[in-house]
Amino acid sequence: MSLYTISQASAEVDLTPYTLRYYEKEGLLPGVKKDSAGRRNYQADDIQRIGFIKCLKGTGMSLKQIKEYGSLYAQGKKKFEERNAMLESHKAKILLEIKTQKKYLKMVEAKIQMKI
Amino acid sequence: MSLYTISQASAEVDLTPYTLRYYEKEGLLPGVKKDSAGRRNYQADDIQRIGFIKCLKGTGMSLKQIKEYGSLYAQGKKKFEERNAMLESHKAKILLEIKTQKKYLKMVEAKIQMKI
DNA sequence: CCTTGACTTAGAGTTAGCTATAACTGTTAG
DNA sequence: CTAACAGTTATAGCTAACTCTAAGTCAAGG
Repeated sequence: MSLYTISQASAEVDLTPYTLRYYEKEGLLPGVKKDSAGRRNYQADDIQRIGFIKCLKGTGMSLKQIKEYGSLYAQGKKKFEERNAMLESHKAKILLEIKTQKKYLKMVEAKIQMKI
Repeated sequence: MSLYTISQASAEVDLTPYTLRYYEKEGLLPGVKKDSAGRRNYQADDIQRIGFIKCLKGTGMSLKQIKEYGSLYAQGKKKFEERNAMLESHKAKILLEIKTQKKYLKMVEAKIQMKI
């Protein structure tokens, strides 16, 4: 039942234990279980959640917004619309970002090509 | 000859005057001309340089590294190899980043598709 | 001449996101 | 039994990249 200690979770998701505790303190990981000695026990769905947090963060969403998304998620079906709108607008942002990165890639390639 | 005041340059490159002065102070913009009253006059090539700085920064290069690149650039042909290596490795980084963004995009799309 | 406004400088303050420290506690190997 | 170890909390410190403030300068319009 107790799947991961903090150091195992840390290794699994490639974030330091500091960061995991920090995320929890910031409200991004509500409901992480603790054992009788007060030590964190990460479950499979915590790991999954962290994976999605990394996805959102890696695409430029702030921790504050991720927390907001999480709280909408916690409120279930009644907040589905709002939550989905958030994801849709984030998706648009990612698409734009990819486009920008491609433009910048071309600029760097051009600079390399110059050979000066 | 005096092409842009700081506020005109600011509008042109979409960075605040604060940021332009900060970049200069940090050594990213050496040789910006000043008029008799000590006010900055940005030339066309300063604007171009800022454009490339934005490109490097927008693809995740730190100001410190950008400054380093700039100083290699200033040393001309003898540092060409080093400078180009920097750009090549940065290019690889951008390619990887685009790949990651695409992966994350898929994750977000999948989450949207779930409709839960 | 006087005010206005855009500029100057040095340096302080802010924000995000960690990262580390100190002091402590419970588990385990010898 | 005890020493080492892996965890805990609260809180302080750090870095990057701005962002702003204060006090002052200068050129131009009325």
